Amino acid sequence: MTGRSTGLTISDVAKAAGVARSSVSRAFTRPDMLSPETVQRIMDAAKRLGYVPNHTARALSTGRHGNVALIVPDVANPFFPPLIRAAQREAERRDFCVFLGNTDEDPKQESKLLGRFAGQVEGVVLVSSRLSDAQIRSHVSQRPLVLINRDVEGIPRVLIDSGSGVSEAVAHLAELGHKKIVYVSGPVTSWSNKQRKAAVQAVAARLGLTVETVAASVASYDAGRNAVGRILATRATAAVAFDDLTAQGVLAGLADRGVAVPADFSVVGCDDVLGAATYPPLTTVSNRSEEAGTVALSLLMDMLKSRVVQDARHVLETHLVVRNTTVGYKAAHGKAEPG
Amino acid sequence: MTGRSTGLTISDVAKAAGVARSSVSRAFTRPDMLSPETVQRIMDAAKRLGYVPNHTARALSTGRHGNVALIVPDVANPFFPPLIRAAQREAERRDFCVFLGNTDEDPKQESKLLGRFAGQVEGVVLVSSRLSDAQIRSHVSQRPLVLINRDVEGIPRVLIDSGSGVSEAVAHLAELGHKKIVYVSGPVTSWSNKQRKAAVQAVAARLGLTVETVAASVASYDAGRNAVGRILATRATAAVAFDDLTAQGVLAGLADRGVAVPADFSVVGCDDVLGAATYPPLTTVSNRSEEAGTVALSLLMDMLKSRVVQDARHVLETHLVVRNTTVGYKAAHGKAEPG
DNA sequence: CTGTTAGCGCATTCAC
DNA sequence: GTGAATGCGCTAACAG
Repeated sequence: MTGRSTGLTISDVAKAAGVARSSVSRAFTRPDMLSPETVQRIMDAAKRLGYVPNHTARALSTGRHGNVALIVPDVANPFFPPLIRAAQREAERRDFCVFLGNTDEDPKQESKLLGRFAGQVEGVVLVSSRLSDAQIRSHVSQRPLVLINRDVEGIPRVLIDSGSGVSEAVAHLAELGHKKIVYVSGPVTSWSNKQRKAAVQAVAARLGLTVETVAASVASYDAGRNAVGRILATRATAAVAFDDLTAQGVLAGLADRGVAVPADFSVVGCDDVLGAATYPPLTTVSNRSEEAGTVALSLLMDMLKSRVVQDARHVLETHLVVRNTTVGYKAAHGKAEPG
Repeated sequence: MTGRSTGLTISDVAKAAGVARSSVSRAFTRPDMLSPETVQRIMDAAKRLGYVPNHTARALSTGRHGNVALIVPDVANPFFPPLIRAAQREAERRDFCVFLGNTDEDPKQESKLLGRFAGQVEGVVLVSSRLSDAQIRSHVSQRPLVLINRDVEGIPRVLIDSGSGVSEAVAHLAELGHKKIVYVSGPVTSWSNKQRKAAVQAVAARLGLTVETVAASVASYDAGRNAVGRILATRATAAVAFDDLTAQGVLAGLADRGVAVPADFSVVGCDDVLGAATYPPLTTVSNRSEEAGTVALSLLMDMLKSRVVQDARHVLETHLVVRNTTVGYKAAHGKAEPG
């Protein structure tokens, strides 16, 4: 015995429209198999009664539920909402629903969600996964999976190459006369963090800059603010932060200590989620999160349709967005500031 | 014909364990109805075969799928993510999954989503719904529903009373010597907007302030920025904005025109989503969005459990958070600034 | 084109 | 305690 409340079913519509139940079903799934008038009559009746197909029943019968899961580390991190919305839209466009999962940056929670969603979704998009490669691989064997900002061979992935933008940032800093900079790192399990750190170090080495790393561990305003003491202790004159939130915290910490930005110290963020809203407006690296969401979802949809896993690796380049936390830097030594 | 892949069913287990299908079902749902040995034998067989209950089938049969829907106007609006996360956590805690819907502030989209979720969720939480009371009521007849920031009699709702905080804001402005202020309004279909506007007008009237309304129509940085021309045209000396985003835009527009804040003009936002990150740090009204999310979800869960719709009306008070966009105002006329 | 008939996998009455 | 039968709402052959 079931517990449905209003349960308006296909039968109600069939009766109201004076047709067989199967015709109602067809009207909703394969209208082309019916005469236009019949479809019309059925749809009218359906609308009049307020009938709407039951997805669960349909799923049981077809094995396809039209749901996908989108799992992110932290909904409240401004980097993700645009991505989520874009993914949502793309899903919507193809008439899919999305389950949203929030892992709070916790791998255990991520696994738990993956399990919890199993059997209810046809595929999943994992954003900035904190799982190990092996764990991710084991899930792939279960159902179609697309990764965002995680580079695992053989698994379709879309990568926002913040490395390109970060490289530009370091070059920009060198240009301004900085000799020693610090990279304020984010979550250690984050692929993006590894990528950014590597880019900073590579370019710094090439340009003859010294770089030290200061850990903020989590990506947040507070973490950035708390890192300022350690940043200043390095005697560096500029910081590239893991992301804008962290950079904003750094800005605040610097202000607390009376360090002028950009006159005495330069700061660059990453992801451009704050727009020009910080003070001073933050020099940062552009993000492509919306596109990442859209692309990841289409990739997933294509997989669901074609039933074939291709080793797609979609890379989205980023660039430096120069605002006001870098350009006014007055180099104490070395070449004069340009401009 | 179905399309299940691994499709191990209850029958397979039954055969392997030498029992009836119903016993297998019971072993998983009501073990107490079976003898311990039988349960053991069934569980062993199940594990050996790798059987795992089919969520969809179970849902169809019981009408309970352990899913709820959370529908918001705009995931990317910083007001919502904390609420979403809180709701998510509360759901998780009770072993429920959440479908996230984004309406883009569009009532039609909202209706569509509501339909799209039909049969997949046991209940829904509608945040800042843009639907008419009648439409909302019609959905209530379908399935358990809880409203956030929407006051419809008879429907369980949790209301963030920004009115209380906004009232404090206006009083604060009066105290500073302002004589004429403007309310920069948000979406007309927004309950919160109506509430805030009413609060501004009521308190202003009581305190003898003149208030004009300038429409920003959508809640965004750009809308706020674009409204500045009209705001200044009113000759008012302070603005209370629908929300922080709008206020931030106003701040930017003011800066563009060289109007000093708070010296020449005071600004107060609403919802406190930007923290102290604006420049100057924004005076605003606190939000209780996380609690709203948590409370709404527990309310919904309780309804699902008890099967009874109570006319709950949970109100969360807010307060003024004074930062730096108001206090330095130098009243040209009237009493001197306090402090 | 449309109606009839079976299931999809499981929970749940009823008998035993 | 356990098995046999029925149905959740819908889709998909199979006829006509």
